[in-house]
Amino acid sequence: MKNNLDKVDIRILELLQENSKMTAKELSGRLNLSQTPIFERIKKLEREGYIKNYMAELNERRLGLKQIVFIGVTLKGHTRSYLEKFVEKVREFPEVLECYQVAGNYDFMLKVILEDIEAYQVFVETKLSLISELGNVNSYIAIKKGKQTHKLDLGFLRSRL
Amino acid sequence: MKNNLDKVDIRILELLQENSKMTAKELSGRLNLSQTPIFERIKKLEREGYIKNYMAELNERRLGLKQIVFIGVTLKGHTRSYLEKFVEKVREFPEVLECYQVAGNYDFMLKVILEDIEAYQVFVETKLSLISELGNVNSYIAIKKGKQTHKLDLGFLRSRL
DNA sequence: TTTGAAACAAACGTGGC
DNA sequence: GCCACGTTTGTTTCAAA
Repeated sequence: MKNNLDKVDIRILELLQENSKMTAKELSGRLNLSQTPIFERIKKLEREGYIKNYMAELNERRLGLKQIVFIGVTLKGHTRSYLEKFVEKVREFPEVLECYQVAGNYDFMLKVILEDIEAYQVFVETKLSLISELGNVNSYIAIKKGKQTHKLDLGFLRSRL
Repeated sequence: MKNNLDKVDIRILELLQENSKMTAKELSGRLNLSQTPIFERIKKLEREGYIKNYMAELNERRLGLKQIVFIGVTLKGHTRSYLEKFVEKVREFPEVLECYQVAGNYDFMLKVILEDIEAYQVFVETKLSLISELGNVNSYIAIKKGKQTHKLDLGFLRSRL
């Protein structure tokens, strides 16, 4: 599926990504168009799948989720069914925000979020280590956040117009 | 700062996290309250910092950002200024979505998103490897997504009410 | 803290350029 | 494609309980 976004579409995506409460009216002011085309472009962007969803971004720390851990996992075997079963089980853990099969010296890289180190210890002991396919586990405990964003940089799209 | 959220607040956060376009009216129907209390609870949740922002979640693949890479980085030295300078520089790269200082056998763990492997190669060559504090780099190239979500599981809050 | 109603603003649809 | 207006729907405030 090709992407034929123009300058205005890209700008709309950037602005809504920063603040989805921005109204069509505000957008129309900033982009020198009236509300109707803005409104229709947004609907198009939703319809064509550029916008997946609108969500409230919560403050993890404020809610008590203070510990992020990256986990490099190696499995015992590498047959298709081993890989699939591992993913299936890991998916069910709400602590796991991300799980990717990777190329490199692990089979999977996970990102989990928990209340604290103790909760991580409990998670490994009572959930992760019970997965029968599991081989080795390497933990990277976040001790300081340098950068964290969900915002995708769309600058690269502009250079292709 | 303590967190004194009740059952209704937790439910509101969960629902808005899934879909921030849900109206106060819809919420009031689901939670058996009228619009005003819902409205005021949302404002309180925003004011007290539980809700950081409202954002449009974009579809990375649809936009052409198909490659995720985790990078384990070791620096040449570990003085405070080394660590800080590295973070400062990495922050400026729009490809880098996350950067944490970690405990484990790396100093930092990064998550970057790019168009493809070639773009990753260019990123390393023209940006990452030019950071003078950089020691070793280990890449974990995502080859299959098992799970990816931004949604925090708030179930743990309920068990503490 | 809630309800219900009323004022206001935004979202959405239609017709004309 | 866009603009301008009109209707519907949601947001926000306020009196009253």
